[in-house]
Amino acid sequence: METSGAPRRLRGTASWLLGQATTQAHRLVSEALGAVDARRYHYSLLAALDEFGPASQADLGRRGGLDRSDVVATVNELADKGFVERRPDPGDKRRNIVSVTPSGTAHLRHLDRVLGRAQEALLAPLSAAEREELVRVLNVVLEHHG
Amino acid sequence: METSGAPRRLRGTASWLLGQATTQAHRLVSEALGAVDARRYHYSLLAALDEFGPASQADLGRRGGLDRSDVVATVNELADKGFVERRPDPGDKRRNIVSVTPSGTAHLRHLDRVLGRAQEALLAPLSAAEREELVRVLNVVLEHHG
DNA sequence: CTCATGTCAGAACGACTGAGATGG
DNA sequence: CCCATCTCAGTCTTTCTGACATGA
Repeated sequence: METSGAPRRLRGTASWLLGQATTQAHRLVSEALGAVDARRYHYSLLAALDEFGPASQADLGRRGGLDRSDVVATVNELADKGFVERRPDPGDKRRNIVSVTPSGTAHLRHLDRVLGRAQEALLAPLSAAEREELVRVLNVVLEHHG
Repeated sequence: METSGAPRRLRGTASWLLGQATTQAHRLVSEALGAVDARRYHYSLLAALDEFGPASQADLGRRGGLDRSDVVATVNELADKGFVERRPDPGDKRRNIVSVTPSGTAHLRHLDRVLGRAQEALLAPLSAAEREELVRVLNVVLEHHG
């Protein structure tokens, strides 16, 4: 990936830097999650379920930033593993209500640790203050475009 | 893309934030570049040529972080538009030497402005100090993984 | 009639792989 | 012989579109 010798124009361009950093991040995270047979979308959905409780698939997609057609596939995978349950909403027959199982909650906590190590690897050269600032600034940007 | 209501776990995870920010960045940049019939790879290669002078395709790829097979396609496109020239290296017959044309240099300057506006839109809510810090910190991360 | 939802098939895209031909 | 380069073809992954059926 040899970024050290990149042109000054690129090394000064936020969008390019974000893209490169994301490539590294995705590599690290996907490898870490792959080692426990999980993927990034799994974590997004489990995190949303854990924080907000049972929800329709459309709501899950909106909360986790997934397309609703990708929610279908991801819920399929999580349900196959017994981490979530999908059942019809009695009050709205279009909807499925997805809820996390105890096994799913345990899995989420495991993924927390796995992902935590990946973040550590990604941000290794940064101080705690720099990491917090990075997270804060990115949230500001996302809220502005949200 | 509704990021504002995302789970805390995601909003505190650098890799997720980087991915979301990159999605926004790529959307803004690709739209801006698309309006002048350019792509991100075009800018990477032109920037490398402008800064380091004529180079082999393999070198260009290393400098811009492109795969060698993507360099082939990108140089094809730039050559079709008259922004770069490709000719055999007299000293090493395996290589092509790619050089930027005057028209290519002018195009690069144009892309500088187009891309500058996209960065401005992307980072709109950040102060100048925050933008510089973001760029600095991302460079630190990339150099660590480079 | 309209909109939302869940589902599926497939497109679009970016990143990458493998192999072959040429040559250092 | 081994390695680097250029090129092409094609894979793999992620993300997104479009369409359809159902129902609010």
